[in-house]
Amino acid sequence: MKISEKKALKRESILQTALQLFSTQGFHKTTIPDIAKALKMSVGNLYNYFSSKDVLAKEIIKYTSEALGAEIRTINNMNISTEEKVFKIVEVYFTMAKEKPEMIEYFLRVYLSNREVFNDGCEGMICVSGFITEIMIFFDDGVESGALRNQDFFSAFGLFMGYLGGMVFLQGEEVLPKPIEDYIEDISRNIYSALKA
Amino acid sequence: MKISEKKALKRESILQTALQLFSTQGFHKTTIPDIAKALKMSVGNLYNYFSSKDVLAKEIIKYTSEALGAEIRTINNMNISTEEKVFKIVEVYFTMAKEKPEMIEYFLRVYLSNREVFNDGCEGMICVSGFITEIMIFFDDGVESGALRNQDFFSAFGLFMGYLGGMVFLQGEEVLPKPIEDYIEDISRNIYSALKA
Amino acid sequence: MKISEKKALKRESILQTALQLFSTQGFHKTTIPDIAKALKMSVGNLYNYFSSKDVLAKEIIKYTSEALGAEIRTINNMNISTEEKVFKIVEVYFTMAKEKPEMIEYFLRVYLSNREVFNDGCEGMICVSGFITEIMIFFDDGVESGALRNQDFFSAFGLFMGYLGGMVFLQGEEVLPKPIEDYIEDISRNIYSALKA
Amino acid sequence: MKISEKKALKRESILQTALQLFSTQGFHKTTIPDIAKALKMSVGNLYNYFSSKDVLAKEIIKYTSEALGAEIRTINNMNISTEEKVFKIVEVYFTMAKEKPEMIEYFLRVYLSNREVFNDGCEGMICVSGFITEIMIFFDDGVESGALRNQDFFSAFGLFMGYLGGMVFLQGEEVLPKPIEDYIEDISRNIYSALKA
DNA sequence: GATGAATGAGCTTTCATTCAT
DNA sequence: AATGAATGAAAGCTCATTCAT
Repeated sequence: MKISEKKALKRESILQTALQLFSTQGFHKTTIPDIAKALKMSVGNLYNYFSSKDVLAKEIIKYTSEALGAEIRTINNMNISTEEKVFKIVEVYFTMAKEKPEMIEYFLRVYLSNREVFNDGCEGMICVSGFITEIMIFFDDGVESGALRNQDFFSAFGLFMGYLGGMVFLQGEEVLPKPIEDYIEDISRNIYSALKA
Repeated sequence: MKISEKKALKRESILQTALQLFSTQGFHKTTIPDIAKALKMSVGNLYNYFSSKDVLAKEIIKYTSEALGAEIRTINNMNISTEEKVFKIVEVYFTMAKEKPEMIEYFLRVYLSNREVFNDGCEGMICVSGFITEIMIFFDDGVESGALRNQDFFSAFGLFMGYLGGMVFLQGEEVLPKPIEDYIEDISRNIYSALKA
Repeated sequence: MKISEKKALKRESILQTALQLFSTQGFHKTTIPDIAKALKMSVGNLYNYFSSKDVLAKEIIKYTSEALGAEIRTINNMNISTEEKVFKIVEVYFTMAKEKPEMIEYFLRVYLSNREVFNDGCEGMICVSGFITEIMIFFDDGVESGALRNQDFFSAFGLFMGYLGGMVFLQGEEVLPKPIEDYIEDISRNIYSALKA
Repeated sequence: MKISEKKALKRESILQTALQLFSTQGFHKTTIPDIAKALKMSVGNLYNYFSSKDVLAKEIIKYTSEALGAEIRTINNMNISTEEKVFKIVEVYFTMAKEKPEMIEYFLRVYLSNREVFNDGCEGMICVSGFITEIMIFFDDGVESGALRNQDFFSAFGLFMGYLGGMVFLQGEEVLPKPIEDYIEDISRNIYSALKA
């Protein structure tokens, strides 16, 4: 393995560990020494990979947004109806919330609420464009195929992002009476009803 | 004016100033000296009113939840159709987001994402029950009247809270192409379509 | 009752309450508001009686020293042997340690260890002269009667003060296997053996 | 020199400097910045060695107790009479009080009177067991050899600890008419008289 | 005399970041 | 590349004391 490959691997392991810690403990409650200790590396060396805590946070949101976007892209490329796509998107989102909650928690608990961190370098949601782009493709395809009513994209995007994020938040607060995957049916139906032509 | 009244007034002015600062700068970036300075009072005296920064944050969420709940309550008591109520709720929410954005921003940027602060004392969303209760009443009334489809309450609540919150977030990120009040029509329609029987 | 009498009574109640609190919680851990609250009076008014926390601490040590001295004086005036006097002094000391521990604890936990507080105004143990004087009388009488060996007074005083104080400290640490009053016999015997001619 | 050795040395220099300052100024009047400044190190770095001011205080009492215990141990191991051992213990104690007064002052002014600090982690005098153990060995040996009267150990321990501590306190108050070492003869005689069979 | 809100300096502790090794 | 000791500014919070009422 080449040195640059080793470095890339380590870089990714830092991203994942930091993602984990930021999601569970919050951005400000997670210290750089915390992350270094979890990785069994030194703080000094961690700074060889990311030049500051803020930079690390921004790289994580890009990484996470790409990963989520990739999941939606797979669905967009399927040869199924728009209604089925809605179902699949909700399904993939809630499955992820269940099995790898750190990504979605990062959106909710880190990205959403530390504007001062992401302001410089992530203006206009550029750091989450990986995710937005795929929702946009889904929506445009749906409109073009006649399945979805044409409306301002952000009306639709806010519905997806807000509704799904909200449900994951409620899950995190442990107020949902049922496991989150039991809501897939209801919620994809609600979303489709809201958007259909 | 009695002393206890003056104290109550001062207490409320602290709540409002802290709400303002927490919303705009974030909870961790706002310091107690910041709040004291904005109020032109001493740090020590602030602690005569709220025994810790965390306690202050919890009192603010209760205060805010009550205020939002009161707005919805007014709508719930109106003699109008469920569809009109949805419209009014969205309208009141977005109007507030425009004119007093700090309350809704507080939900998004402080309450949503500092679980470690609200965990102790606000378990199970008890501190926002003022708001939840009214949404619950709206939903139950709608179902009873036959206008809304009966489903798990949290499927409906997540839609309201997430969708509206999400839109306010997008507004805060300055990505919305139109002023937020121009979305009232679309979004209330989407919500009603999602929930109607 | 005259006003000045009422003031004197209140003054004494402050002394006693502060003595209690300083003894149990320590000087620095006891705040002026703590004392005021225990007395159900205002902090401002407390300052009408004692001009500072340090002054209060010094008045307490004088008060306590007088009270302890008075107990020894009674014994000094008894028509009994020096050996019996030793026994009675130990007895009175340990009884007090059991029933009103705050006075002796004050010596140990406040006076002994806050030199910076007592330095100014209590130099040369002047604030505990009420107690020292009586021990000195006991010792001089004992020497004069031929019962005690003549030696430097402080060799004898250190024995009384240190030994008895040490035992009360051990009681406070809960390391004594027996109740403190069960040590009266042994310890008065030890002291008398040490001092007798 | 290895890094771990350097760290151990620095750790010890912190212990000694803090011991010095706590003894002379008192625990509560000595601040962490005071200690750091005396050591010409930063406050933050001090916390790399001791996790809190209280922990530091507890480590000092253990350290001091070991040092004092070691002195007594040497005497216990000597092939001399019990009476001579008493003399030597008093001598060593007063010499230390003269030349390194901070250790004994720490017992008197810090350990004795800040129960709230030592309560958690030093229960039952466990942090001073280094010293107590040696006094216990001295006493048991003395009883076994027939030189000392058998009595409750704490009656004897209180005599040593209280009497010697008391004399050092009087020295600190500058009330002793003679230098403390001039009391060695008298006081060792008093102690031996008190304890002998 | 009595109240208690108000002050603000000062405390302990934290943590992003640097840099000699 | 890797280490982790070191820095120091800044945080949350406390409390003796004052003073307008």
